Amino acid sequence: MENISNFIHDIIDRDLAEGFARRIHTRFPPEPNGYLHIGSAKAIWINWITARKYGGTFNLRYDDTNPVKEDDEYIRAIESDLRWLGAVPDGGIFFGSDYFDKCYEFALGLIRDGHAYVCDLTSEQMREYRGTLTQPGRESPYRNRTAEENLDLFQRMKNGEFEDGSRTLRAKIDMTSSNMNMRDPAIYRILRSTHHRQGDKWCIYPLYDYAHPIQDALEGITHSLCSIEFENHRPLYDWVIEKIGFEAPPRQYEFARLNVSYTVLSKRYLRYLVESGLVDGWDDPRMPTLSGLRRRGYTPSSIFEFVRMAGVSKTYSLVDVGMLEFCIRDELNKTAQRRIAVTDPIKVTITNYPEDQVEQITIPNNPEDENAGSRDVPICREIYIERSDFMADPPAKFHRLSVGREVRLVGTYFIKCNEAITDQNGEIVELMCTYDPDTRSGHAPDGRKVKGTIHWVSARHAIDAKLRLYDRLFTIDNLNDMPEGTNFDDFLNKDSLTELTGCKLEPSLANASPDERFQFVRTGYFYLDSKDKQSFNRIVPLKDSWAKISK
RNA sequence: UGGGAUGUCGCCAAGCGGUAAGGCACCAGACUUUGACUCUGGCAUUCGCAGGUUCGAUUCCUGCCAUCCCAGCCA
Repeated sequence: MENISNFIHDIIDRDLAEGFARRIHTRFPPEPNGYLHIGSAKAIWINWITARKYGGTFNLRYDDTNPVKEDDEYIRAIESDLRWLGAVPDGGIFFGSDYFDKCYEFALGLIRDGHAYVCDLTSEQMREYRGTLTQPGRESPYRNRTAEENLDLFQRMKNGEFEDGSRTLRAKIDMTSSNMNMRDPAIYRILRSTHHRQGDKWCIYPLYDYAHPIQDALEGITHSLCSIEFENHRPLYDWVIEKIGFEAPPRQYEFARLNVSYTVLSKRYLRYLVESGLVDGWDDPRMPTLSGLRRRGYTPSSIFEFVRMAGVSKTYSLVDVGMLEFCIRDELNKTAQRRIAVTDPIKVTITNYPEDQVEQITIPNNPEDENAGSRDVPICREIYIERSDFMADPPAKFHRLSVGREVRLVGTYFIKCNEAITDQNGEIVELMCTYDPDTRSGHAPDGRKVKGTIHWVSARHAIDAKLRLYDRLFTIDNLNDMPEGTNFDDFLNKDSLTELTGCKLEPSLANASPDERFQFVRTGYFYLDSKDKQSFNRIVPLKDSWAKISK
């Protein structure tokens, strides 16, 4: 976790050496217009770990300068997700909108200094005047108003004397710049919309390019680490900082955003999934949101580990979901207690096992960790095993149960199958087996070996439960590859959720508390859903090398 | 088409003039009371392409090519 990327080290070490910064102060500035997702986790991690690693400070700041998109629901969700991740904003929690007064004052200063002017062009006209990628823009006819006139007009904008969209305050930079962002960008607009925090106090709102550097500077941010699409905005960021004249200017650095295969991370699509009812909500376990991953059973540490492992660079990248899955398996293998669950039960009668006998088998909770202790699991004459652990016509490398074959029940006895009972359709309904009473320890005194070990649960003691299996929601590797004219829905996997009912679980699971994670032996890692206490969500399956062999 | 950025193994990613780290995935084998885990071995004579400089270039230069970002009064 502490081993952060060279990309970050290079930047910070150089800035420290140069004397640009003596302390490190970073921030995570989400716009409260949606829930945080695994891509956000990268931005959080980078800013948080940088501050932490260098003994600096980390802020959370809601970038709430656009009242029409933002909502308090998202603020609460973001805060709870951040708390869950454990990225503590030790520098404080701020709102960009709390700086509106300052932004306004600074704008007045910019106008006085001749760096900004009120423009009466409509948005369509402004677009025409802006030029194109290859052609320079033309100067607005309002560009050379006097400071006095601009001051008067801007104050009247603020006072609500003009219609929405009728005027803007623009930075006076260079209409011929090859960087479109520098062609006199609008920095204030007129917009009558109730702000979630400021109410109706304002009818003019600062735009991102103007507000963000001010927010950073005011908070004493030294390193404004953001994603790469803002690279083109850096000259403007620096322009604002310079023209306002902050003493300790922050520096912006960009890194590539995180993309994960088979995963949609665009808020637009995520919102669509929620609003169309295709998923249960932002925290549906199929969602790549932090709350979805949390409900699925992912741990904060596995998410941060994934982000760290994926690395930080400026290269466009599409990280394989397999890496995320590796991270959670790797962690849970060490920490999750083992339990037995039979997902597709078939009954086995152990014909030589005394009818009224019940034994308690002591099974370690985690063979990887002896401190995890053990538990007693009952066994009796009738048990359930996994239907797929028996084959009437076993192929060459299959070494589980079949008529005439012997296997071990995990934790205890060897059993041998003598007969498979079928119904009139030829379906196998029950297996008749015998056990070897001398193999209770899991080993045979005569030294004979079995090739397979299968999981089981006592039929008289088992509890019923529902298992939810999640598959990838999207069938397309990369949404960016969605062919022109095709529909997002076409790539939606309608069968991404499978609910298995009638699963038989070992009795100790009756006492499982919500939020506990288990490894169901030979099956996968599961998480007891706190929203539906009868269901276990499968976080991720165990690796299945048999699948490879048999195919 | 102007500007900016990026191109190293199937996927991430180190390297920054001295002869290609690591992880995921994959393959082979060992081990195994989870066909999991663990362990061992394998996996880029080559760094987008083409030239050039140099004793020597993934690293420097030149020219191409590809991909991404920018023409919101969104962030």
